[in-house]
Parts: sequence; structure tokens; C-alpha cells
Amino acid sequence: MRVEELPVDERVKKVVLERGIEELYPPQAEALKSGVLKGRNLVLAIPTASGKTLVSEIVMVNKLLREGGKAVYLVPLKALAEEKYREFKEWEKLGLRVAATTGDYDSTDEWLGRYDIIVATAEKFDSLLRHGARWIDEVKLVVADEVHLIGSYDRGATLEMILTHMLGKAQILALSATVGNAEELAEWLDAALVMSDWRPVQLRKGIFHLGTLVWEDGKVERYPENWYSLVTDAVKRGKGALVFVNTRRSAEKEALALSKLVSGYLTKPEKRALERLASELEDNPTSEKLKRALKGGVAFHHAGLSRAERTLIEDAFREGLIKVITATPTLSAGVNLPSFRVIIRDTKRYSNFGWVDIPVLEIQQMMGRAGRPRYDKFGEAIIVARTEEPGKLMERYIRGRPEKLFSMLANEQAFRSQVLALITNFGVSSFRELISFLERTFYAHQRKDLSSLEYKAKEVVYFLIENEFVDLDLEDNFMPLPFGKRTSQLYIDPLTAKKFRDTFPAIERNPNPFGIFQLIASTPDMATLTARRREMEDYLDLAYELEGELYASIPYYEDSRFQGFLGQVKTAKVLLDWINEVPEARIYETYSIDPGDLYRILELADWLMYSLIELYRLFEPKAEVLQYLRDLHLRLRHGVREELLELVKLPNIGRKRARALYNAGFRSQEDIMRAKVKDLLEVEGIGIKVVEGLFRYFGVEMPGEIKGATKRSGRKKRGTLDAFLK
DNA sequence: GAGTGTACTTCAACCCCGCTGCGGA
DNA sequence: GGTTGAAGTACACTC
Repeated sequence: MRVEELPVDERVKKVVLERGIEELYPPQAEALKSGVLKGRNLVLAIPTASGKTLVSEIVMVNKLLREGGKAVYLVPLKALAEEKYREFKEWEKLGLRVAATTGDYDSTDEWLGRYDIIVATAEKFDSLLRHGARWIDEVKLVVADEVHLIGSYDRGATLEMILTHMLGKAQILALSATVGNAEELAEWLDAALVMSDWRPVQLRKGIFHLGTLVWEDGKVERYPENWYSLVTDAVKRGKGALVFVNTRRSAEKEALALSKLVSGYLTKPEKRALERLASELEDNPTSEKLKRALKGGVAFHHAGLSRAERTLIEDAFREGLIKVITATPTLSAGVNLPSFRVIIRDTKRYSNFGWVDIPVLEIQQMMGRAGRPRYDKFGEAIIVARTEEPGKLMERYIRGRPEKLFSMLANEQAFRSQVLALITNFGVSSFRELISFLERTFYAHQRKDLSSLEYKAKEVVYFLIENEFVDLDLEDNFMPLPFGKRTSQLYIDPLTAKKFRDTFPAIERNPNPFGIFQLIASTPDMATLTARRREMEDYLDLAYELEGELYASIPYYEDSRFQGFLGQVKTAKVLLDWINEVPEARIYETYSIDPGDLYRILELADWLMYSLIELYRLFEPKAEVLQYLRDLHLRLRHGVREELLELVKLPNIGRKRARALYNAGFRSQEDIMRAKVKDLLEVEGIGIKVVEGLFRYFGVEMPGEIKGATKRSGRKKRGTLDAFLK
């Protein structure tokens, strides 16, 4: 189908044509003929990179231009929200306004009302729904990207509930990878279904075993025995490779090993560019390894890396400077990062229940990364058989069909939160109403029988009533209580909230950081570290030493909670170090964690600390305790001791600069306001830009000579992604 | 004959990912 | 359940 022939607004066609697209891919054409342009719901199940985004753009923009209202585009990852935001920005030239919102930047409501296309993570949109933002009624279209995540154990329920809420109120366009039961999903959503395996870049799949590479069609190629040869072969041909492994340690090890082999194929300028790239990285044990790997044109990629490091690597790989990335599954479902060759070293992974086969769906998503549109005529995805039998792998992952999707609504933690939200934020006022809502879910559609879910719902409701999240009136109608409503808006697990509330009296008696941090670490919303075998004794000792500060009792060795408890102690200790200004590098070393892990712990602790305070405020707080908690929250956010709290409030002053200023004798905002520019510049880490920012903050004129050299105030609009990114 | 280097075998420890709140001059 | 680095072992070689 030609773009010219599309039955859409002329302006839409013009923009698409300007991109150089004149002809639509067959599945795109089929999708657009399905009635989706006339308002019909659609499930589009096609491989990644076969043009789902373009379809959704055309549908969104056409609808907005013709009918007004808003479109919401849901993604599973923050990084994807940024990626889509950048892509959709192009449509602003038609007068539409595009915004992105995730937990990272900007908060709720009203400013979003000014935008037409809103990109959000599913959880963020769920949260917006709970807060009852007024503009929600104007949403005419919901695009759910990666909708197969409805089958994810911990996050699937959120997506399912959002779609249940919006079903009937807005048009729904669900984008999915190929799954086993797309029909079922389409039936539930009362949607047309378009399925296809068509790809713009052909994909060849094969199994490698001891030097023999067998392609799907039976063709055989010979290589040296070690699978490394698959990588070097790709590089030799001027292409890149993406290697998937199942542990961080393996990613790092293979990167270093491959680096030695690949470095021989690099040109002099490439080597220089890579050196430059490596020098941009900060110094910590993991970065050191990364730097070594980079010198050979190879990088590893996993969640231990900071976001900046990840982006740096992704960009350099896209440019072709980095030839090979070894990655854990962070990359399989993340941002768009294709490669000529994809090599899958592992097909099993460790879970709580021991080793399990990685689902077909996931392996196929990894394989789908092979082949770069515009550069490659075809892509190659190769699974390495090491311990598994090659034949079995061929059957399961290459010829086999992906799994069916199953509703995860019944997952207890998720269900608890969702039931609470229905009662406190969505006006569900009786058990009967609750059930009738649940009848519209994918769970009900799929299982037909609601009795076991009903039983669970009953248990949850009892729990909520018993713990005063909700009350019953004389006619047995639900009455939301402030505690319940706030819990739901804070987006925390009711169990976390209960735990907090139960601990308030103890906190009032003896407020202290260690106790509070252990409490936070013990909630189901926190991702705690695990204590390694040889660390266990140390943390147990620490717990006994500080027993008086804990709000929980120390479990016995035989107790099933023992392991978890030590992990919580370890996490609390990390947080304690953080607020006592232990340098990051030392924290990484002491606890053998990576920057990404620390960032994650701090982010979670920050959010939970805020929630703790907000809930405490509901229960006749003592002023001095409240102040104590607020100060602790600030210390946690900035990673400083108490005496620096005043300084870190200043713009561009973090824990390092604040400490430097303090040690140089500038101990209050007053001191700084009165200081001479020259003296401030003497302080380590303080440059002219920082000083300029300080002066602007105080509303003081800069002395003349300096002012001229540093003018520029790129005031960005608040709440947009631009502001966040810069 | 003790010390050192090296190649090899055992052995226990460790094991992917991600989202959510809110408000400041 | 399988990989990995570290500890342990055996053995040859050097001074």
C-alpha cells in the first residue's frame, strides 16, 4: 500500500512522506485497513522493528487531528518513554504537543493537560488514574506498547487493570510481540487482530555446536570450535555482534576475553576514539573493566552500569565504534539497538525455583535484534549449544511457538494494591461492584470462572478492613479511609503501609537512621541486597551491636527470614554509609555492588522514606519526630551529614561540593552570599558556572567582569523532557 | 633440598530485569 | 544446574 492512498489526514501523509517513506510494509497496511482508523480496537502482533511505531503514530495523529482529545502511549521502561518521546516530537510541527512522564521527572496532573500525546510508563499512568487527573476524560486513544507484558508476573496486573479501566472509554491499540494466544487477547479487547511474521530485514536463525553452525533451513557452515569465532567472523566482515549471557559476571568476563580477539581488527583512528570514550568513564572497579574491554572495541552492558554509561555504550555501538556488546537481558526488551549478528550463549537462567529455561518469547525478542534496517540485507541470530542438545534448542526456540499469555492479576501483591485502588480511588463501593469490575478483566475472560479470584478478593477486602484502609458503613458499603487512599496514591504495597504504621510508636520512642533503614529495607517494595556467605557473620554482629536501634527483633538462624534479614541489615548499612558521606567508590568496593545497584537502592529508599513521612502525618504526628524524619529524608536524598543540609539545597551543590565548601569555611547560605567570588572559586569542584548559579539563586548581581563571560540562561519549560534531560 | 613457577584438578559460592511520589526558589 | 575464580595439588625446574 502506498502512503498516498492512505485514508488519513493529508498532513499526516505529508510528514510520513517527508521521512522518505512512500510504501507501507504489508503488516502495516493490513493494520491500517483493519478499521483502526475508524475507531476500532486493534491488537497488532508482529515482530519488533517491523513498523509498529509508525502504525501507532499514524493512528494517533490522525485521530487527534480529526477528533481532538488526547492519546496516551504506554511503555514498560523509562528509557523507552524517552526514546518514543523523541520520535513523536516530530509531530509537533503539526501543532500537536508531546509530553513524556515517568516517575523520574515531573509529577502529576494538570500541566499534562496541555499536551496531546502523552508517553508514560504503565505504572505512571496507573498512578495518574488514581490521582484522578481531570484530563483523563479527554483521552480518546490508548496505545499499549509491548502489551505481552500483561503476562509478566510482577508487572502484568498493572497493565491489565489500566486496559480494563479504559476499555469502552477510549480506543485501544495494543502492540505485541508474537505470542501464542493473540486471538484471546483480541477477543477480550473486542479488537481486530493483525498477526504476521513479516520483517523488513530477513532473519536467519541457527544453532552453533562445537564449530558446526546449522541454519534453520538445514544449511551447514564450519567454524573453529569455540563460539568466539562467530564474533570475530562478524567483525572481520565489518559488522557488529550482540552477545546475550545470563549473568553479569559472564557479561564482563566474555567482554574482556573477546576484547583481546577483536582489538586486532581495529583501525588506528578507531583505537584513538575508543580511548577517548573510555576516558569519559568515571573511576570505579566495574568501570575499570569496562575501560579495558573498550580498548578492544568491546563493551559489556548490564543493570549494574549507571544510566549514563549504558547510553554511552549504546550510542557508540550504533555508530559502529563499539563492535561487540555482551549483555544480560537488559538489552533484550530495551531501547532500539539492532545488530547484524546476535549470539545467544545461554538459554537458561537462575530463578527462585532453581534453573529454568528462558521463555521462547524472550529468546525470540533477543533474536529479533538481529539485522539493522537500512544497513543489512539480512540479520543472523545464533544460539550456542553448550550443555543443551542442539536439536532440542532448534525445536524449542527456532521452530517452536512462543508461550501463551496468562493473566497475572491473581498475583497476591499486585492484586492487593489493585483492589485497594479500586475501592479508594475508583469509587467501587461494594463487594458486588468489585466483582462486576473484575468480570471485565482479561483474567475473567481467559478463565471463565471467577470463583477463585472472588475468594482472593474477599480475603484482600478483609485484610483492608481489618487494617483500616477501608471501612464498612451500615449497609455494608465500602468507605475509603484516608490511610487507604494515601497508600494507594503513594503507590506502595498495602503491606508496606501497614508495616510502617505498626512501627510508628517505636519510631517515636527512638528515632534513628539504622532502625528506619532496616524497616524500609524489610518492606516488599524495596529491592534488598543479599548478604554473601562470608559476609553473614559481619552483618549479624552489626545487628546485635545495634540491636537497641532496631524496631524488629533479630530472627534465629533456623528462621526462614534469617537470610532476608541479613540482606536488610546490609542494605541499611549501605544507606547509613551514604548519609555519612562515605565516597561512592568505597561503597562499591565494600559491598561489592555496582553504580546501578546503588542508584536503585537510593531511588527506592527515597520514595519509601517520603511515603513513610506522608503516612506518619496522618496519625497525629509529633512535631519533633516529623522534623527528624524530614531531615533524615533530605540526608538520604543528598547523601550528607546533618551539617550540610543547608548547603545542598543550593543549585548544583551536591554532597561533594557541599562538603568542600563546608570544609573551606562556608558553612551556611549566609557565608556563601557574603563570600568573594575569588574565594569561592578556590574551593575544589567550584567553577564559574556554579558560582553564577549561586548568585542567580540569591538574586545578587555578579561582579561585572565575570558576569560578561558567563551569560546564558537557557530557561526551559518546566515539566517537559527537555528540562529533565538537560 | 628448599624455593618457585606452572599446569592441572577440585570446590564452594554465586546466579536477569523493572516501575511507582512530590515539590522547590 | 552450571560457570567461575580461588584454593589446593602435583610436579618440574632453578639456584
